[in-house]
Amino acid sequence: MYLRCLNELEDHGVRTVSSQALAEQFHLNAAQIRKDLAYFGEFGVRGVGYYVRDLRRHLRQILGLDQKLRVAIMGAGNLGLALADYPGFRQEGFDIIALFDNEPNKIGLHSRSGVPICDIAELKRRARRDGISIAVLAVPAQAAQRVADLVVASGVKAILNFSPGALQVPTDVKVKGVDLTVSLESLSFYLARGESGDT
Amino acid sequence: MYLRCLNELEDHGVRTVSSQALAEQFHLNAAQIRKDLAYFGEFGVRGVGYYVRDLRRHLRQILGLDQKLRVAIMGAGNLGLALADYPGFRQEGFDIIALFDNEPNKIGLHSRSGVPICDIAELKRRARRDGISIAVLAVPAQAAQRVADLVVASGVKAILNFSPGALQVPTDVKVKGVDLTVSLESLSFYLARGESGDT
DNA sequence: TTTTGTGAACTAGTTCACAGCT
DNA sequence: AGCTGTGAACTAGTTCACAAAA
Repeated sequence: MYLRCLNELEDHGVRTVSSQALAEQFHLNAAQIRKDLAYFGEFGVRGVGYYVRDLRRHLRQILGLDQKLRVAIMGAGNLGLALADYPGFRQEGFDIIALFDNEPNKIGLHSRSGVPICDIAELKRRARRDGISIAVLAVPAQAAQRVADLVVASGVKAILNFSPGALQVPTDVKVKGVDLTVSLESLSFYLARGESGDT
Repeated sequence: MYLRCLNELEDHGVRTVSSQALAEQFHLNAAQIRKDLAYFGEFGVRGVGYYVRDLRRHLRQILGLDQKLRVAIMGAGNLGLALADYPGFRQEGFDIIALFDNEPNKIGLHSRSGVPICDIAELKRRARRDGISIAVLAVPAQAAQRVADLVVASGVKAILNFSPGALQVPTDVKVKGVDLTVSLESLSFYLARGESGDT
């Protein structure tokens, strides 16, 4: 989140930013931000604040964004194709190398921006050859665990999962879930409360 | 999350579930789950656990899912169209009534599953007429704040925001952000640590 | 006997407040 | 003077452990 904010500040030509200013952006306490950043090193300058360019570089390195990560998207459906062309990923330095699907008449095609659709049977080979760091799961719910197993078997250690429900994976594989339904439901909850409450 | 799990249990014909069993599913402590559920009422039966069907009904009511909520998607790009046809939304009872865009040659078209693309100038009218509860923002980053302002002006009180960065909205409007880039970056962080660490 | 609901104990996270740099 | 970094104080969240219920 801080990185996102710093990107914007740098684009706007801002050279320096204080914890106070960041706190207002995020509706957080200034001490929180100083603790967060100080955890990784002393990036600030007393009396001045943080140099936007330097802090941005540090955060990118901490996040491992100093090297281009190769990403594969599983499932060339509506969502998979949309994610393959999502401009934000490339902008932040991620390299979407391929979509994988098992539907024969999709294989060989490309997304609008030119990401190739490959046979999921090719996954293991391509993972080894090209070095896939992250797999994005955009397949139907009922296929999710099966595809996750394939992804794990091909040696990928990080999964971004758009299917609902938890995946069963070994402990050395990290799964980050994005459950769109849960997101809408949390808004529904807010609205249901809101009729006669606060927060 | 619990609701998602209960849906699955009910589909599998499971009648009753204990906090212990749920805890294993979610890698949580059983007391945690009992506290969470007991906060809203005494749904469990001592010596038995929770009746899946009853608990599911209770949770749906707590989340406000006992009434169909109408959802509008702002931005008929790749992502917007994919979200409009996402099966999970309808499955949970959300009603995607329309996509809104400002590109003249898109207006009047429909998504694959038949959601109409309307002129964003129609938003206010349709919000009043049809009663839009939630707006999903799937527009380019630079347009996000502008579109959010339109959404707020049309009286919608809940926004699911797929653009990066924070939106400025009145305090009575709830924004839930889904930042795809941040999700990938958190996986990148895990991988960067993982080379020589744990967690 | 089994499993919930919950006060008490414990743990983690946040904010305060100020010494220490620039 | 201004702002960071951080121990101390405080607040929130989690887990334990057991009485009460089926």
